[in-house]
Amino acid sequence: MNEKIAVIDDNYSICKALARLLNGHGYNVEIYTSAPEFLLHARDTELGCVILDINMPNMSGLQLQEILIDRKYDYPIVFISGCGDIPSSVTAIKKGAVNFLQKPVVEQDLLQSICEAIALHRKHQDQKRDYLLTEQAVETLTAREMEIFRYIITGKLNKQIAYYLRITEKTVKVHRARVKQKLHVKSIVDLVRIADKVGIKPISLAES
Amino acid sequence: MNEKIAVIDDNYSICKALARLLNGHGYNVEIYTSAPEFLLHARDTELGCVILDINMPNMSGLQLQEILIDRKYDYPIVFISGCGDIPSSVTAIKKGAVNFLQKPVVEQDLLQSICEAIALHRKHQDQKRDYLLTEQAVETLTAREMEIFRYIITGKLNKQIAYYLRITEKTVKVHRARVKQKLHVKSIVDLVRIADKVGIKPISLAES
DNA sequence: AGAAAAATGGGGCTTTGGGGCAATAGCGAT
DNA sequence: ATCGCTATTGCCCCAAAGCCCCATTTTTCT
Repeated sequence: MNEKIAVIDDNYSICKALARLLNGHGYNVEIYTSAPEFLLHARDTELGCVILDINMPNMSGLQLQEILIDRKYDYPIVFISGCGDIPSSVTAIKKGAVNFLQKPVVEQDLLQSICEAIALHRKHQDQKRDYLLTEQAVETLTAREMEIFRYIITGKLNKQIAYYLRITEKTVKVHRARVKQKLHVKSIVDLVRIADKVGIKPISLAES
Repeated sequence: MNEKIAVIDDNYSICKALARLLNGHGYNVEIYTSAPEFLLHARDTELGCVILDINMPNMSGLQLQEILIDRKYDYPIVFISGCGDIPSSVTAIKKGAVNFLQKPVVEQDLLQSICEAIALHRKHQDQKRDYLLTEQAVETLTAREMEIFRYIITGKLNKQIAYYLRITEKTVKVHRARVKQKLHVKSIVDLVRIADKVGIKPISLAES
C-alpha cells in the first residue's frame, strides 16, 4: 500500500523535486515548508516517515526532532542538510534519526534510508499496537485486583498474599481468578509476560 | 578507582597530549599509535573506554570499531577526527560510538564524553556479569531438563509435558524439581524471568 | 435512595504441584 | 567390570490452586 511521507524543507523547489521523485516510487508525499507548519498537521495523519531539512528559519530540523520526541510521535526521521556540521549529525543520529544525508542528495541513498525508515516505523507500530492491547486489558483491573496481580508475579502463594493483605485465602483465590479471566490467560507464566510487557513491577520487600 | 583508557591515534604527540590531560584527571592511560597495535593488547586489559582517531594508515578508526563489535569487545568508543566527514560520524554513532569529536578537541567535551562512556561501560559490565551468572546456572541443565524447562515456560501442565514427551507425569515432576533446584528458584515466575533473561524461547506449536 | 459493582467470605470438591523413598535401566569413563 | 550420572517410574501423602454454588458487606455511581 501507499506509504505517506512528509517532506519538510524551507526551500519549496527542493520539496517539489523530492515529492516528484518519491511519487515516482509509489509514495504519497506531503510537503511542508516550515517545521511549525508541519506541527499543525502532524497529528492528523499517519506517516511512514519524515524527510527533514536541518537548516530552516523559525525552527531548525533538530528542534523539530526534539519536539516530536517529546510528543511521542515516533515517526522515523531522515535528515537532509545543505550545510550541516558533524555535531548536528551526531545529535540527530543519537536521538534516533535513521540517516543524515547531505545535499545534493544521492537518490539511491535517500530511497534506501526511506525504506529503512518505513520498515522501522512498521515495527514500532506493531509493537505499539500489541502494547496498547495488553495495557487496555490491564486497565480493566480494579485496584485490588492489581494489587493481587503484583503479588502473584512476585511469586507469592495465595496464603501469603492473604496474610499480607489481611484477608482470607478464599478472597485471594477469587481475585486471582478474576485477574486471569480479565487478562485472557490460563497460566501464571502468561501473567508474568504481561506484567513485564506493560512494566508492572513485582512487589518489593520494602513496600510489603 | 582509576579507570583505564586507551588512546589510539597515529600521531604520537597527540597521544601524549591526551595522555597528559587524562592523567591529570585521574585516568590511567594506554597509548597506541595504530589500530593493529591496539588489537594485540586489547584482550589483556580491562578498559573503561577507548579514544579513537578516525584517519589512520593501515586501519581506520571505523574499521577498528567494526572489528571490536565483531569480537564482542564492548568498550565504549569516543571518536576524534582531524578531517572527519558527516558519513563517517553517522556510521560511527549508528554503531554505538559514544561521541564523535573534531580536532582540536575541546577539553570539556572530551571529559564529558569519557564520563558517559565509562558510565555506559560500567552498566554493560554489570548486565554482563548478571547475564553470565544465570547463563552459567542454565548450562548445568541436562538436555532433558532443558526440554522440560522450555515446556514449563510455555505454560504447559506436567500432564501435558508428559504426554508430549511420552513419559509419565512423575518423571516430569522429578525433572521439574531438578530444574528449579539447579536454577536456585522456588517459583515458576522466577523460571520465566530466567528464561527471558538468557533468551530461552517457549516451545512453539510447530516444534511440538 | 437505589441499583450496580466490587470486595469479602464459606463449604466442598477436583486437579495440579511437590517431596520422599525405592527401584530399574542405559551409557560413558576408569 | 564397576562406578557415576541420567532418565525413568512406582507408591504414598500433603499442600496449593482452581472451580462450583452460595451469601454478606462495602463502595460507587446514578
